[in-house]
Amino acid sequence: MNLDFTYFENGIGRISGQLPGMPQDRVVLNRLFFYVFKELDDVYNQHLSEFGLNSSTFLALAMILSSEDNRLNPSHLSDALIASRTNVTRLADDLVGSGWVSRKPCTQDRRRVELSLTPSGRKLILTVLPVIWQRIEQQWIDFSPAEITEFDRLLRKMLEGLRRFRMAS
Amino acid sequence: MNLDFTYFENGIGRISGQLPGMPQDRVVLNRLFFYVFKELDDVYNQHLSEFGLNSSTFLALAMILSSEDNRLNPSHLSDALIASRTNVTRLADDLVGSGWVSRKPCTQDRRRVELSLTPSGRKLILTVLPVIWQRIEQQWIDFSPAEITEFDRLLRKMLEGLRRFRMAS
DNA sequence: TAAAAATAGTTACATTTGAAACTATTTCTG
DNA sequence: CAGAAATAGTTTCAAATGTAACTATTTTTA
Repeated sequence: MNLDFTYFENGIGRISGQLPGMPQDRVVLNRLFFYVFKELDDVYNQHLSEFGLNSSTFLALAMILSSEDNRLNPSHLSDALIASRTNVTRLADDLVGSGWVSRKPCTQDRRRVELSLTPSGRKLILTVLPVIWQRIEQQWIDFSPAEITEFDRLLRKMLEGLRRFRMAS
Repeated sequence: MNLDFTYFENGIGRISGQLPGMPQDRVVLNRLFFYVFKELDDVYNQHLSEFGLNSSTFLALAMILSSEDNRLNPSHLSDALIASRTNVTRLADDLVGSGWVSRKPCTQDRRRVELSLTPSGRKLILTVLPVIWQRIEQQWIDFSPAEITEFDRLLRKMLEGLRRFRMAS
């Protein structure tokens, strides 16, 4: 996959020359965001495939690990992963099939299901997490703590703007 | 789709309490990026659906508009959209089917195809662009010019880090 | 408390996208 | 210049994900 942002920038520059009123810096920003996301997603999946995982399965295992008492409902997982419940059902099928997660009915609320890490799933995620963390440190190595903080602030501000905007429309 | 980032942050906080060595701020940053992207993508598609478009078809029309002489090859479009050539073939099928784009063989290089806007496609994209631009201005209205510039710089720096990283691994 | 509404999970179906294989054409190279 | 390699586009197949409909439960409400 070719990720040369100049294709887009050149095009947008030509349009801006023809049509008035383009907020060019913000148009570029939105599109740049898309490019960076693609790259981030690719790099993550590349790393995780070494362990037979992908973004979804990795994060699911990590979220179950982080749960109280090693138990998590599919619905909660759906919220944490920003994935549909449909997809989490399938994800759980896969994780159970791989022997990393067990699925048991919940006794308190019989509509619910409880997902738990098996010993093998726990071992896997405890092996993978430090490796991924090390790579994330590498990824951000050129950023100062102040830049990290500022980036975080800007992303949250962008998120708020988008949410307020979505409500408005 | 529930986009409450606290589900993730709480989980990551609990893991950080249990396991040493997590670069928590950068882990949160990567995930936050994912959340913001989802929201951005949703909002865009919501806006574009009013015109019978989506991110891909909109950007394809805009890129053809921006081209020299109203002609663009599918391969170029593939680069600009960060989409596979497979997907651009399909995209072109749709755009031609909707009457917005014409597809003609290229006389210079007979392997190639030339995509051009039809009058109706040109009219559509010229109608949609100002509306989208206005909404992008709304989206970023709380950001100062300095914040826009800094955000752009940080995104490009992040992209470089990811690319260098991908090469290394 | 009985009916209505909400919630959890699953299933069936559809949409979006990419990888690999294939054809046609052009460019490179020995 | 003839064969090999590269390039452009398409087709086939597969992977990932979402919507809507459905069942089973629990919670709300009149």
